[in-house]
Amino acid sequence: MARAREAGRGGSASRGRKAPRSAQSKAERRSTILAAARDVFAKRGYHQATIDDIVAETGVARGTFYLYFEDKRAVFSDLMDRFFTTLTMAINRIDIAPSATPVADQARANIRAIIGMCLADRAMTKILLSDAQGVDPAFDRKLATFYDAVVQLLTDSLRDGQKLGIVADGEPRVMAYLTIGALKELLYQAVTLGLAEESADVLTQQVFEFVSQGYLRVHPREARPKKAR
Amino acid sequence: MARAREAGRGGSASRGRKAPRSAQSKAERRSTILAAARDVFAKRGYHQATIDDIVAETGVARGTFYLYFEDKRAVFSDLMDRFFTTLTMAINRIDIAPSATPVADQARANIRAIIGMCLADRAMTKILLSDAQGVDPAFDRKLATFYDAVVQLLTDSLRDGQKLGIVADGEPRVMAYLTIGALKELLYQAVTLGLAEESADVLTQQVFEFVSQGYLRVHPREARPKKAR
DNA sequence: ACGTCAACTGACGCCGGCGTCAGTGTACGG
DNA sequence: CCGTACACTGACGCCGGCGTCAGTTGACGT
Repeated sequence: MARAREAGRGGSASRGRKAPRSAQSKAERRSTILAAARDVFAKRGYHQATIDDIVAETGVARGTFYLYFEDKRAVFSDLMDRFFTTLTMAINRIDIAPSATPVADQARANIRAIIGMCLADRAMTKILLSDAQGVDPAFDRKLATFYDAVVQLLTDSLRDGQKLGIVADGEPRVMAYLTIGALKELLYQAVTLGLAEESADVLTQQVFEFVSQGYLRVHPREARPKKAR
Repeated sequence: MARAREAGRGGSASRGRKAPRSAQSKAERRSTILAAARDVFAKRGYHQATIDDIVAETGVARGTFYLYFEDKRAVFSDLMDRFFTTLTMAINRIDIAPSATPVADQARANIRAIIGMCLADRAMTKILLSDAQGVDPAFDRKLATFYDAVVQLLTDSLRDGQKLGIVADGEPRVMAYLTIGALKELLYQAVTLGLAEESADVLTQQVFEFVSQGYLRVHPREARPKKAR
């Protein structure tokens, strides 16, 4: 229904017209709404946010919103999809060919890229990390799919690393959860506390050191290679 | 209003009465509702859950719910408060006196205790880790206070550890975030995937190894004591 | 000058979920 | 056996927020 409507308009493109009353094109207006929605979600949280909040922030009437989106769910989904894509593209699968850049540098680069993206779009990061869960069952599934993909990628990399002897023994999936959880929390705090974008390198270093060596030095001269016990 | 009502009833205690129609005392019924609410929240998530879901699960009428709780917010808050208390009590401040149990063992015991509590009450763990954020502004503050306390405790411990030379250099607060984030994610996955309670020891060990040594072994024979760069 | 049409508007009606309260059932005291 | 008090009930009315649609605007073609 709303779908048919949208399709109908979409087909006409710009048949002869020039400036559509306001200074914004169709696509631009859509972006404006998206940006406003993003800010509202970041400020109030998904569930507290209303369509009225979004249109007020955008500066358009209620009805206009529905010319561009099905409902609140749809804007949210659109925003998240874009962010998922951005993040996914920021990650480079690690190349274990002997000729490639050292694995450590590749890993660090990935950490750095993720942190960079998240600090560059604080609002989206906050939304992803604090509102994405529990929007509705359908979206929960989509979110889970995204996380699963990330976890799987990291798990595979860790397994590769174990074969090469550059990753410690242990369940790779568990390590993946630990790593991603650590990163998520750090990013959430960084974004919430409004850390400057310049601190990306510092954070990257801290994360890298954490996954490399941990921090507890309880048995300073313990045998290194195998499990502690 | 509802407050005055509750106070009025609360004052009378059990003046002469014996068995109140059903097999449950006032306090028991309250617990029954709490348990039902917990299950509903765990299954549907806070925002999807309705009062009707809760009373249906409990097996009482809608009105009865309001004899025991102000509203959905209130049950949720009650549940979380109890869980906060449980978790807080599970943690023992680390004793750095030379005569005390080795720090490593104390740390491991704390990790173990937290994991144990969370695996023992999967529903509450899931709720804490996936629904507690974004309930409403007031509750968000309460949650933040709890997390801040945990973070602060760990941060202080890490700072102590640095003085003793058993914790690596670096920003202790960042380490605290990384650690708590890692643990949160692991617990969430463990609880969601329905891991058996027996795996608590295995998980504890993995977490402990992670914070002790990380897992990346990229420079197998690098100088150990100081920062990598 | 006028008709047309896409873009936009916002008042309106609807509905899910909430909180209430007049009524019911029953155990106990007299 | 009746009166009272209390736990409990669930139909009801209300409301915030949603999605719609009849109407307005103004650029453009003719």
